[in-house]
Formats: sequence, structure tokens, C-alpha cells
Amino acid sequence: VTSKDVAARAGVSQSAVSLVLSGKGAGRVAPAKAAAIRTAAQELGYRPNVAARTLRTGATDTVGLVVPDVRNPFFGALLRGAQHAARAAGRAVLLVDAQHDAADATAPADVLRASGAVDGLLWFGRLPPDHVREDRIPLVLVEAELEGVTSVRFGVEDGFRAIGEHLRDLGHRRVGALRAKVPQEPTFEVRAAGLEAGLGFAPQLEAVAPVITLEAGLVAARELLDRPDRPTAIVADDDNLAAAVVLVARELGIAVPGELSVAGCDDLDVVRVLDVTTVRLEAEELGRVALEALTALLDGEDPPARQVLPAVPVLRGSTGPAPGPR
Amino acid sequence: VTSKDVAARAGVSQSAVSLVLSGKGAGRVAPAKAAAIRTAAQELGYRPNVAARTLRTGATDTVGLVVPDVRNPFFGALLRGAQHAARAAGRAVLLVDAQHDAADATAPADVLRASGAVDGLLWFGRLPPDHVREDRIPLVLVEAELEGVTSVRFGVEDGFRAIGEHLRDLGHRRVGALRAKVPQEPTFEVRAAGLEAGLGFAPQLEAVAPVITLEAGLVAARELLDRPDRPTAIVADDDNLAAAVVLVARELGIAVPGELSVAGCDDLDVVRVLDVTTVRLEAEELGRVALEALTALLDGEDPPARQVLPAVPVLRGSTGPAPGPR
DNA sequence: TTGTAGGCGTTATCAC
DNA sequence: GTGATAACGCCTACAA
Repeated sequence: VTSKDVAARAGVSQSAVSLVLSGKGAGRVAPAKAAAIRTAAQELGYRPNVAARTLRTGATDTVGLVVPDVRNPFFGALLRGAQHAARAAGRAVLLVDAQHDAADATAPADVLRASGAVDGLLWFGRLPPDHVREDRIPLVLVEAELEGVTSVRFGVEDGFRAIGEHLRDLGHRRVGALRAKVPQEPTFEVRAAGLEAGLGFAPQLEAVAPVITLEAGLVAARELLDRPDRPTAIVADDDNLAAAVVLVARELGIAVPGELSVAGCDDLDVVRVLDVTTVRLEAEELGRVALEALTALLDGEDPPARQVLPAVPVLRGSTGPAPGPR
Repeated sequence: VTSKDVAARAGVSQSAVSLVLSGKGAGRVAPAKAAAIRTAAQELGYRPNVAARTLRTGATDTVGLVVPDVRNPFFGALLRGAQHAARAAGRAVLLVDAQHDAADATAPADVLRASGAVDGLLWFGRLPPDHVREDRIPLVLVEAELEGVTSVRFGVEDGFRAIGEHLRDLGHRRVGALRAKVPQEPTFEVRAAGLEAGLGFAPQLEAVAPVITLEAGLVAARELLDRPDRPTAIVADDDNLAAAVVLVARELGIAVPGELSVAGCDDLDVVRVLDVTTVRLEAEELGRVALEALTALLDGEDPPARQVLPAVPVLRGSTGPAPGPR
């Protein structure tokens, strides 16, 4: 059922239908005809064809959303926020799971490169490949920053500095960092710098998880804990990794926080139930703000070039005074 | 840059370009010309316009994916599976978070109703409104079943029966059910029936969480536990809710599993770290299988009408012998 | 106020 | 083998 059908049924021209249904008929089409058109459309169950409209107008009313790993609950919340804001702006969301853990991590971007598939892009975490920028498609970077690109991120340096100070004040002098080594995700560099600033020294030990999952965390945590000179505190780049530290400590019979303090980042349920100190990031809010920035860009407005959302420490029972010398 | 530009540069007609680049030029276009076209396209960075192609062919190569709540990690895994399979089939994924907890829970479906926005739909959990079926768009139902609609689901009745039997064998005679009362999500009815079959009796107590989140679970769990005649075991419809039960028990000083056994469903990280008995559902696999069924449908093949994936119990430390009479 | 007509970029059918 | 040519459904000047 096309606008032609509606025109035929209402006894008017096709252009009148288009005018009325797109809301631009005010003062140009007689009210009586407009009403006839509307009822005809209703009766026929008419819905404008998206492809035709897109071809004509050049706008898809769809935004692309590239996230590193949809399995991480952090991104679930973020999707919720973005999705919600998108709907409010009358746009749909095309999801791309970049699968940064997989071999074909660059491929997904191509899904969106098909010209005209999306009006704009929300790009999370990793820095986008050059060709994305070269496409000159409106772009908002999330949890990353790049010269000349609108971005939104958390002020993780503040959160990690606070955690660092907290541990320093508790007397910890030997600290391990459980880092998420996802290539090209600048937020993790920022976290490391913040932690070091707060501690007043660099963590002596470091283990790296190639993927941000509980499993990967278990492996890396063992590296840090299953050794004679283990640290008295471990700060993880992410809550999934922090939870893994707690599990490994339990497995090795290391008391938390008696013998080991643990902190993470995100404030996911998984550390909430374990009573683990963390840095709270309002992922849903981030998704909302980022999508609103993109919407502004698409509407030809001028959103703030760089927005930084708060990252506040949440002190819980997993951090305590450093143990005396063994 | 359009196919016309490519044609001009290669010195051929526009239709030849279309033929060659869509791979249908074999034996119809001279190899030399085909090569010229390909290099011209390469040099110009030509990419076919999606809207135009869609308008012409009627296919968008995009599938819609409607999930109840993207914040639940279960759906994160599911998205990963679906996304991966979609990419393998050369299709993009349009995500719709139905936000079953929100007021406008029916609205999101409309996003996809725009004719031609998607080729097919993967619909999770809740039964789709009638108008979706009336659109006669290829549809695969996930975690729900409906006469005449292709569906994929977990055999949760088996998992819950096993949990029921396990608890019965442990001597539990007073059981509470923490149910997810999400309207029209049939899987939860199935779980209840399975549990009852395994136990050999119906749970005496029932509390209902309106949303599947830790928060909602806390409220419902208190209802079940903060009373003199509390049950000796609680089975939750979902792991997020089961985790909440453990937290409330801890808060009330009830020993798990000494005084209270707890079981959930999904096998999320949140219960894994709490060592809670659950029913393992391979969400990623579900997403994959569902999307492959949809792909088959779209390709005119005939996928199995109803597929049932295994749901296996995972016994952990949160379930133990029923306590003696107090 | 209304209708006519052109074109968005593709694909696919047909004469050549 | 090849290249015009006609849609696909919509929007929007522009003419009536």
C-alpha cells in the first residue's frame, strides 16, 4: 500500500497525500481534503516506505552504535540509555558488536559504511579507524577522545585517583594493577594514570586481561596472586576483572580485605553482590548524553565538543588497612 | 559517487556496472570491461546506495531484534550470538529495547513497522502484539511459542524439574518461588510448571518481581524471607533475582545453604561468583540458532518449526539439606 | 488551493 | 555481449 493508493481512495493527488502526512500541508491543503486523506491512510494501514523516503531525502533516521562487547553488562545499560534517547528523537538504532576480542574486529565497521545506511555514528571505546572519519559522517566518540571529534566520556581519572588515595591512606605500598589491555581503548590509559597519581607511585605488579570477562580475569588474577611477593591491594580496570580477583583470592585462601584489598570500576551487579569497592559509572546516562550529542550534530546544532561525566568512588568492604609485614 | 560515475570513468554503460558489481556479470560482460569497472569502482571508492537498492529490490538485508531489557546480561550474550550469525549471513541488526519495565512498552514495535525497515524480526520473550503478526513479516519467536510461528526456546521445564527434584531429595518441604511477573512472557509459566513437577508439590510461598533486576529482587526476596514461616528453599526465575535472595539472606543473618537453599536460572556471572545453584542457559547459542532460523525463513527455506535448546542444572554450594525443624 | 512532473540510485528487462 | 529504459515510492518545485 503506497501513497498512490491513499490518493486514489481519498480522491486527491499523490502529492497532497505526501504533504498532509508529512505535516507540511497546513494552510496548503483544504482541511476537508486533509481529513479525507488521513482517514484513507488509516483505513488502508498506509506506512511510508522507508527506502523511498531515504532515497529522496538522504536521511535514514537511523544511527549506528558500535560497541566493543555487548556481553559486558556495562554496555547493556549504555544501550538502554542510547536507545531511549534515540527513540525520543525519532530515530532507530543499528547495533554493531565490534567483538574486540575476535579476529575480525575491524570488519564490523564496514557494515555501516554502506553509504546511506545510517545518518550518524556513536563509536564506543576504541578509536575508530581512519576511514570512518574520512567518511565524514557525523560522529560522536564515547569513552575516547580525538582531536576535532565530539566526545563524551567519564572522568575516570578522578575516580581512579580517589581509589589510589584511599589505598595509600590505608597503608598499601605494594599494589597490583589488573589491566584490560584492549588495544586502542584510551580510557584504560587514563585509568592507569589516575591510579598512579592517587597512589603517589606506580603499581609494582601488573597483569593484563586480553578480554574483559570473568574468565580472562581469573587467569590474570592468578598471575598477580599466586606468588610469594603478591601485592596487598589490587585495582582492576573493570568490575568483571575485580570480581575475578575476589574469586581467586577465595580459591587461594587469601582473606579480603584482611590480606588483600580489591577495587574495580563500573559498579556492576557482580561487584555489588561481592561488596567490592569500585568507581561508579552511570552507563545509562552516558548512552543518553552521547546520543543527544549525536542528535544535536545531526540537527545541525553545536553540541559541546567534549563532555566529561562524573566517576565517583564507592567504598565498600573489599578495601581495608594494609596487612602488617608477614 | 554513484554507479553512473563509475560507468563514466570506466567508459561503459551504467547497467554494465550494476551487473558486474553485483556479481551477475559472469558470461555477460567481457572480462576486460569487467576488470575496468572494478578498478574504476575501487578508485572512486564507490559503494552502492542502500536506499536505492532497497527501493528497487525490496530487501533491506537488515533484521530487527526486539528484546525485553538490554540491561540484563542474559540479553547481552544473546545479542552477541545473534549479531555474529547476522554478520555471517551478511545482514545488519536493528536493535529495539522493548523496555518491558517502562510505560511505553508497546511503542517500540512501531519502530520496526515502518514498511521495509527490516526484512524479518526476531522477537524475544513476550508474545508479539497481533499487528506484528498481521504484518506477515517473517518472524522468529524466542523463548516463547505461538501456533504457526517459528520458534526457538530453552527446555526450561527440564531444568526447573531437575532443580525441584534436587530440592525435594534434599528434604525441602516448604519452598518459595521468586517469580518474574513479566506479562505475557510464557517462559515463566513453563518454569513454574517444571518446578512444581520436580518438587511434587506447588511452592507454598510466592513473591513477584515486576522487573528482572537486582533491585526488584531485593524487595521481593524480603517478602519471602522477612517472616516467621519463611521457606527453607527459594527458587528464582532468574539469576538476578536469585542473587538478590542471597543478599537479603545475608542481611537478615540467614545462613546459605544451612538455613536456606537458593537456586536461580541463566548461569550469569552474578550467581557464579556467589556460588549459587542455577540452570544454565546458553544465551549466545540461543541468539545464534534463532537468527539462523530467521535467515532460513528469509532465504525461503524451511527451518524447524520449534527448536528446544537444553537447559541443564548446575548444582553449586547454595543448595543443601533442609534444616531440621526450628 | 491543487495537480503535474522530475528525479533520488538501483536493478532488471529488453531490444539491439 | 551490450546499453538504453522503465520502474521502485517518495518528496518538492513549479505550473495551473
